[in-house]
Amino acid sequence: MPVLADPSIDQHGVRRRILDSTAELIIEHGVAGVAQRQIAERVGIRAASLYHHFASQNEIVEAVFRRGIDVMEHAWDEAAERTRGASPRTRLAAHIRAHLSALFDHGPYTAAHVTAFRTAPATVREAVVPMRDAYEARWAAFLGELAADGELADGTPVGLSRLALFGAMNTTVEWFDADRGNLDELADTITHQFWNGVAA
Amino acid sequence: MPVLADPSIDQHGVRRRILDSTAELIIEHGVAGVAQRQIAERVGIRAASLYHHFASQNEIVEAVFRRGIDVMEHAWDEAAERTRGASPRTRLAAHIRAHLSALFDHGPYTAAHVTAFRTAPATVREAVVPMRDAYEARWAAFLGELAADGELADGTPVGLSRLALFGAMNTTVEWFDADRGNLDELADTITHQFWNGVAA
DNA sequence: TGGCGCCCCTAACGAACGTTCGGTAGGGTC
DNA sequence: GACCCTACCGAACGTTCGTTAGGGGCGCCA
Repeated sequence: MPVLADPSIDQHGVRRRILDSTAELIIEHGVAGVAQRQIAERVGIRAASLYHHFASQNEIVEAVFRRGIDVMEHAWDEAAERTRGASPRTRLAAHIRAHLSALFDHGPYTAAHVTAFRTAPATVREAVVPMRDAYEARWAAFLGELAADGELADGTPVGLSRLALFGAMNTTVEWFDADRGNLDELADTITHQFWNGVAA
Repeated sequence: MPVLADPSIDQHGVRRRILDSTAELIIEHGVAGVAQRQIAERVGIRAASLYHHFASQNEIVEAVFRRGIDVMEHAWDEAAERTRGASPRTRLAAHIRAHLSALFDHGPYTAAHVTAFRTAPATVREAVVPMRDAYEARWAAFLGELAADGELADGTPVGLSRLALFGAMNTTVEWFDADRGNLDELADTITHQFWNGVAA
């Protein structure tokens, strides 16, 4: 098994560049549309050489998803720590901004995950789903806490509301251009819309 | 070119069943994950026979997307007619319900379109994009009209709000189970959240 | 009854796929 | 100088891909 035991041993950054290229290709063409020879070409090696770093193509895809979730969780933690003790609305805004940061500021991994996870092979999905659930559980706990504290309107279906918010945030990758748009503004808009709605 | 000149000439429904199966497979595996032999197997014919009904695989995919957009537009028209003269909030609710109806009540076409369009081959995307834009323009005009009438809060970024609403609606296909959940409730929740927000 | 068009078939094509294999250049260790 | 390990290579494997060529059965109309 020619897999590196410790991922940190990657002196030339090839393993990392394989993951980068794969994540970009997943965003463009979906999981099934990614070919090893394409990945290898972007990295500057041959397809056979991928097997020095990973045991199979599915393992590369799985590593991309794992990293994508990892990025989201780190962004969550950083936002939670930064806004500890702040108002509910401030904390919510920070977590929305953090999620968008994961999508646009920290590489293509999170975007690859949220856009392509659903169509990935079953084996890959099953291996990743516990990590996914853990991240969603943080959101569920946070919003549940807000509801318990009376910060949400009576009768708000917290589960559905959370999924609608996820939908609004995750589909930004389909149209938002991080190079031209303002990510702070985007986060503020989504936060305000989720919190107050659009009605006059 | 063994393509039927008139799509309505499809007495045995094979053409329609090809589109059905393709749309389902697109939802499951993405555009690049669909193989002609899988489509044919679901229909009960051989892969080569697909070429009696379509000139190429891309043409099948394009037809699926076109039908998906067609379904959305018909749902829009029906909702518009039914709520002509009603209150803004009632009309909005009807259009949201209609969009969800297109996603869940009228075959897999719209769901296939909204989940897979982005990763389709460029030639397919370019052929379909005018239809897409026309549908989005209806929403943009409707929401712009609401803003002009003072129904939306001052400073509401109509374009961004529309895209966030699209995201919330379209990602329901990833988690909502039409057989178990209540589509009316879902539509009400999304409408209320878009209009009023979740805050107490 | 003969022919014709619709609908589907079998067979096969070249290309691309993921993967495996044996090998080698270069650097570090004893 | 012998040995090993890392990182990569070219070549090839068997399979699956989209697509094409050619043919046959069946219903309809002359």
